[in-house]
Amino acid sequence: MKSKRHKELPKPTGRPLSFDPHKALDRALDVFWRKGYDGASLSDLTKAMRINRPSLYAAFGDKEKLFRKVLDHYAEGPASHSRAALQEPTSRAVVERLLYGTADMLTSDRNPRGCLWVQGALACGDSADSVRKELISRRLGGEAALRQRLQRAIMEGDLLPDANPTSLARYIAIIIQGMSVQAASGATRSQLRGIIDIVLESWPSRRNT
Amino acid sequence: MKSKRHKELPKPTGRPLSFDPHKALDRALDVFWRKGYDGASLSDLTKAMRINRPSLYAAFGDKEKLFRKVLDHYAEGPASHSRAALQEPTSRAVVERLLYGTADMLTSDRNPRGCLWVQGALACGDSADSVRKELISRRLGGEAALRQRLQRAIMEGDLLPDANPTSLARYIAIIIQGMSVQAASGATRSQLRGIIDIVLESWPSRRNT
DNA sequence: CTGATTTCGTACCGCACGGTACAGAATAGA
DNA sequence: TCTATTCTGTACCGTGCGGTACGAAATCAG
Repeated sequence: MKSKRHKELPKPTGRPLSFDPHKALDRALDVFWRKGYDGASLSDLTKAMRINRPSLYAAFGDKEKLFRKVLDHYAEGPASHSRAALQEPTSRAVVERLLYGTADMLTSDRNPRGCLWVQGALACGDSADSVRKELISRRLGGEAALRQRLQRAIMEGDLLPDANPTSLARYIAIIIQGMSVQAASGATRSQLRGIIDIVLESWPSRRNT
Repeated sequence: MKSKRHKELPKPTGRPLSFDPHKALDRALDVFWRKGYDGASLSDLTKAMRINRPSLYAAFGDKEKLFRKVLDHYAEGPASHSRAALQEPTSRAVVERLLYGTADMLTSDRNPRGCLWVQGALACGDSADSVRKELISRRLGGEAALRQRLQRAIMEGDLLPDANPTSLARYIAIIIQGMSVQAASGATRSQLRGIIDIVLESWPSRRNT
C-alpha cells in the first residue's frame, strides 16, 4: 500500500514542482521515439524535458522506469487509436481504422517516424534486455487483443467462418510493424495507404461489411 | 589506386595473421545481428571474434567500417536468397521464394532471430546515424530491385497488366520487414509460413504461374 | 645470423554514460 | 519568524565506451 499522493487530498508540503510532469513525459516520449531506449541518453532526456537529472530521478525513478511510463503515455496518446479501433462494429471496420489510423500516426509531422513499440528496443545491448522483452510483450498483447476481436467477429457473422483469427491477427500485426519500418525509411502517408488498399482488398469479410 | 595485396602475388612479408578474417567476420556478424550496431560493444566483438582490439582495427578499420563489411558478408551469406529469388522465372515464383526463404532465414537456429537490415540500426543514437542511413538505403535498394523484377513480369505477361509494381514491391517489403519484427518477437517458422500463405492467396499473377 | 616488416598483446587515453551526494532555495504550518 | 519538508542545481562518482601507443613476437630476404 504505497499511496504517495491522493488526488482528493493534494496537500503538498515542501517546495513545489517547478515543471509539469505531463509535459515532461511528452518530451521524453519524443526523445525515446526518435532514438530508442538505448540511443536516448540521460543528457538527451534532461535537455529535452528541461529538467535537471536529480529532478528526473525524483519524479520518474531511473531510466527504465521513465521509459515504461513513457510507454503508457504513448499508448494513451499517439497510439490510442489502436485500442479505439477495436470498438468498431465489424471486423473490416476494425482493421480499416486500425491500419489507416496507424498509417496516419506513423507519418504525422507531429511525431517522429515509426512506432515506439517497434523501434524502442528491437536489437540492443544487454542493459536494455528487460525493456526489449517488455516491448515484445506489449506487441504480442496488442496482437492478442485483435485476435479476440476477430474471433468475436466470426461469432457475430461479419467475418467468414473459415477464417483463421490467429493468422489474420498476426498478418495485420505484420503489416503494422512493416509499415513502421517503412515509415522509419521515409515512406509517405499516401504510400502506406496504397499498401493498406492492397491488404483490404483481400480481407475475408462477409457481404460488404 | 590502393591495391594492398594482389591475390596472384601472396608474398606477405612480416608476421602472418593469426586468425581467419572470414571466420572473424562471421562472428562479428553474429554479434551485430543480435545486438544491433549500437548495442554491440567493441568488447563484445573482440571477444566473439577471438582477436584483440588492435588486430580488429588493423584488419577492418573502425567499428563502422567493420559493420559495413559485415553487411556485405550478410548479403552474400545468410541473406543471399533475396538476390537469388529475383532470378525465378515468374513473379509468383520470385515472391514465393523470397518470402519462404526469408521466413526460413528469420527462424533458423543457426542465426539470431530477425533481419540485420531491419534491426541493425532502426532507432539509435546520433553516433550511429550514418549507419542508420546506410541500412535505409539498402532496404530501399532491395525494394527497388523487386520493383524492377515485377515490371519485367508485367511485360512478360505473368503478372496482371493493371498491377502496380511499385505498390506491390513495397507491400512485399512490408511483409518481409514485419516478419523480421515478428521473428524478433519469437514467431516460429510455421507461423510465418501461415502469413505467407495469406499473402500469396491474393497475388495477382496471371493464370496459375 | 642480421635487419626489415608486419602482427600481437598489454596497457592506456579521453570521454560520455547512468546515477547520486549535498547544500541551498522554496513552500506550508506553527 | 522558525521549523519541517520537498524540490533544485552543481558538481561529482565509478564504469564502460571507442580508439590507440608501444614494445615484444613472428615471419621473410639476404
